[in-house]
Amino acid sequence: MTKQGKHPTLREVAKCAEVGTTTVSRVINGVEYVEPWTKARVERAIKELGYLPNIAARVLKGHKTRTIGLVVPSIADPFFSSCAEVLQGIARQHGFLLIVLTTQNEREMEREAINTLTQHRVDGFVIAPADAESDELRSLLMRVTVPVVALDRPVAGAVVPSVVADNFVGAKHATRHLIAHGYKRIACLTGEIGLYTIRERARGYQAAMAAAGLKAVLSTAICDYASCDAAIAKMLKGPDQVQAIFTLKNSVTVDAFEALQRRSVPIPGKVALLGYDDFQLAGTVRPAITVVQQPIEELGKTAAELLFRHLKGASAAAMPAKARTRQQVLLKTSLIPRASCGCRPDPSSRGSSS
Amino acid sequence: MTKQGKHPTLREVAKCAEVGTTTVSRVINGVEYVEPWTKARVERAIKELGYLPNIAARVLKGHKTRTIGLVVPSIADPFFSSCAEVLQGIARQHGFLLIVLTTQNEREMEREAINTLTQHRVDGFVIAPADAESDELRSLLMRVTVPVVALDRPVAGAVVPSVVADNFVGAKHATRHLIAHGYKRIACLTGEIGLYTIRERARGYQAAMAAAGLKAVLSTAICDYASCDAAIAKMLKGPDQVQAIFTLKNSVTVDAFEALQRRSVPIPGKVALLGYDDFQLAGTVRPAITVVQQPIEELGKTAAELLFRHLKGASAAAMPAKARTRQQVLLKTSLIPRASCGCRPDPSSRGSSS
DNA sequence: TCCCTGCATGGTAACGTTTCCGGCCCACAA
DNA sequence: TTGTGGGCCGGAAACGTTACCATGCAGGGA
Repeated sequence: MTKQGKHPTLREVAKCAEVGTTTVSRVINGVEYVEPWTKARVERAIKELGYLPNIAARVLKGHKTRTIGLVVPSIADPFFSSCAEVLQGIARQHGFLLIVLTTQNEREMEREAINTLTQHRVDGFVIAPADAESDELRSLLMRVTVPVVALDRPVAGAVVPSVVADNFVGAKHATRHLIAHGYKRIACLTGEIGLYTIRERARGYQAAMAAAGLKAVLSTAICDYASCDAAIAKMLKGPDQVQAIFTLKNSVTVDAFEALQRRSVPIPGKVALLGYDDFQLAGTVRPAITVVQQPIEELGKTAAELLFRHLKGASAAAMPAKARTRQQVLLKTSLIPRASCGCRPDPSSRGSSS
Repeated sequence: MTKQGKHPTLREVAKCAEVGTTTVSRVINGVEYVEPWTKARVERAIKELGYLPNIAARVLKGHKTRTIGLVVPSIADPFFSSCAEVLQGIARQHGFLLIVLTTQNEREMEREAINTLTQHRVDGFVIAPADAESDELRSLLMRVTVPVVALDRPVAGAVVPSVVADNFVGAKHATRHLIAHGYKRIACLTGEIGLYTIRERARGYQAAMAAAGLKAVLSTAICDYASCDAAIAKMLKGPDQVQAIFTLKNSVTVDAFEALQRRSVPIPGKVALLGYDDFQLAGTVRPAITVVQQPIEELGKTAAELLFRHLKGASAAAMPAKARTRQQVLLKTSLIPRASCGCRPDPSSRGSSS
């Protein structure tokens, strides 16, 4: 119960147990060749002084931090916070610490995050790039000497392995689903079109429409409820009144749903709705909203496993950018048919992703 | 563009710039007394070698990590991930790194998390304790030598300052609101009754009921949809059929809403519903759900500010547990009246908390 | 002329750990 | 008796940075 402001050091433990520092180190790290009674003495001293090793010193000496990083746009976003939770768990069971950094999808913050991780000498990290096409990011990543895995969005040029959901196919299938319901005039409300995921989904939508010989109607200027409502208002009037709406992002789906409800537009009677990405109440709301579900857990898990595989593989030799396997993992999405697209409500699928 | 597996060191920069290590250090840390041209040479060398300081060495030398910790039950929980985002932002603008650790509300993981933070010698941390009453936690916290702030849940004995929402009053007001609507038989569905926040809310409910001379009906065995549905089924039959339901937790609110809808019970016609904690679609769903809203942003912000104030105050002298101010910040919650409690739907309040 | 002050710079000792290396002791074989 | 080898242990040199001190130099006042 000795107490002061400073932390006891290994040397103090050694003195207290009347052994050398080497022996204490051996006990801490569970190395062989130390007598049971010596070990007991050391352990008693450790307990007595409340000793906890100083990670900084260990890192400085050993060049291994047992720490990985995660760089995401936002930690408040349920998608990324779920990924973070998964990563955290896997890191923990490998005895690793996870450092999460956010970028708000800004280049500068992303650069800063990578620098921070490098300064902390993390053993590797997972990143959801703000912009897949950024040359700066690519060159930044090229000069990183630890394993990196891209999550949710690949890096152009594939300088790093990536684990992403198949946004293109997911959106294509979803659009086809609407087409199969007999809708002809299907509009698509996007989110930030600058984002890789949104662009891919838009491409999938366009591909499906083109394949069916239908005209694609893309509305890209949706940023909040007002703009979403305005876009929908426009789509509702005139002879080419829209029959179905495909939203590419959670918040847009919610806004569209709200707007349609407020305008008392029957869903799916008058206009059908299908959203990309499942969310908490999508199945509870009336009508329940049909969505494309992303394999969030699997994304996180796969990214983590990939990273740790590289971490183990590269344990001896430092890993030059060239040698990194250019692996691209593409994960399947699934369509959860509920009521809003015109399918009969299926009472068994009240599922939210949680 | 020189490239190899290892990181360049400050000494190598010094050699490259043909100056002493001290000078390089001074340039990096922006200290006075260095000629502009010398500084330029050093900066060129830094850029050329791609030098980034080794944090571990800096920490080892200086005893300051510029790192704070956050210990929460789960990072996937929107409440805590929002807190984390706020903390992250404030830490960043102080030039601090944030390390987030999760406990799943388990004692053992909590202990481990605190140890991890201590080993990393964080300058302070914020914690949402798994169990407010735990003696072990209290003693663990007593021997921590850095500032600590409790978030969302206080620590019994007030060994650390805490920032919590007023769960008791929030629940009391909510219950009164239901009473004011004329409901007599008001049931309360709790979540994990072991949690401080839930207990406080339950107390608030009971207090309001008692004050109105009404009988409190507490159902504490709700853990999933099935149990929630069963509880509601029971409340719906018999002569003492319940008139209003007060749910103390997000997931329970959603389950209750779902159950009532499935059973085609008119809300609020037959049974009114009021939930604790706002959530994304609470205002969009029909009927829109009346909820008690917690000041999430403010909780995080206040905790962060408190922590940094103590961090600055304790910069010189290490802070013994005794000297920590026993500050208790209690933040007000607010009731968002929507349709499910019997209030007329207010079209202006479609608000979700985001 | 000499000393003192103030700026600019460099050498070097820590910080707390791990790890290489070498030493001790004892049993056993020659 | 002496060599030998293996189990146990400790001294001390790193790891990369900061900060204390020393040094050198220029200019100004006595």
